[in-house]
Amino acid sequence: MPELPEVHTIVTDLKKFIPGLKITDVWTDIPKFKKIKKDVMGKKILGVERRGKNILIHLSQRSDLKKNPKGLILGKTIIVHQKMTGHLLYGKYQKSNSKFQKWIPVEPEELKDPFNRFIHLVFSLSNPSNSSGQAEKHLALCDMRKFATVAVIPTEKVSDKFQKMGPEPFDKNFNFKKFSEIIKSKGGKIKSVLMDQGIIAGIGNIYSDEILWLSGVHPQRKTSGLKESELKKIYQAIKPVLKKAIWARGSSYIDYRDASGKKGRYQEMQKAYGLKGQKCKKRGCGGIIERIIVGGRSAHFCPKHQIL
DNA sequence: TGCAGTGTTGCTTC
DNA sequence: CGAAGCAACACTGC
Repeated sequence: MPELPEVHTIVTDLKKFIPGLKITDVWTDIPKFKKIKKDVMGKKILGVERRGKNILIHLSQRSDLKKNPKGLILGKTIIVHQKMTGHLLYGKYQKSNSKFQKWIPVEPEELKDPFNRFIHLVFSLSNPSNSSGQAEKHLALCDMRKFATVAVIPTEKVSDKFQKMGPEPFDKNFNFKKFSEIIKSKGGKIKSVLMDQGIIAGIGNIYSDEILWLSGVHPQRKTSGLKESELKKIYQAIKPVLKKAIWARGSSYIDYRDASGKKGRYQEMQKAYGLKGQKCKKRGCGGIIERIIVGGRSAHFCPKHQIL
């Protein structure tokens, strides 16, 4: 579900909503999330960031600082990876009256979308300046397949955690020289290499297909055999494809939803992914999009203008 | 009905 | 070393 454009959209939305709010409760029905509560209770949200496909939520220092006068006590960071079907949703929820105490969305209306049910983790957030404790909001992780991961680590360890992750496509230092250097450092098929988070951060199955369609490079081409001109075309396709997808607020080809539960629109603009059997959208091309398996993932390409 | 397929990643196996 | 297979899980579509 979430690749760089989708995660970017969620993070920019959350940046508007949650900094300054305090975590007043944590609920979950999945054992692997049970330990989160004690690390985050009472902490204030300082900011939200994206690294690759990860959402980083930075928290204040311990609220019981006075009880721990010794040593340096630093803040924590919640790291959310949505994997395939995770949604991170911000809104107002309430517990149902049923004995299962299911969480149900109150607002906004989009949270009632069927793809937004499967709620497995809920952070209760309240505004510290509002002493009534009312108008409480929630940050909910909804995930049909339960693949999503949530880790809480000391903020100072965040850079270690992403030590082995490749550069961000929009980083100033990500230029053609750097790109060709890291691509050539890894053997194998270009599609798999583009999707390797240790090479470049944030590109997944949809956008690797879209980038290669635009560059006119076959997904199974070996990186070692790519000409300089082809590498350049791939490099020059990455930012425009991701930028357009960010502009469209991500692809809801399947079930992606933004932080308010709304769909993106990039699926309407896709050129390759999911378009098997359809006429290639490249002007005057006339190819028919094929679907093959590359590195165990489905790859979509035009056999006429992406030649092996 | 049943099984292949789904945007991710990491671990195991060969 | 790399490549391939598979597991985590639940649902959709052919």
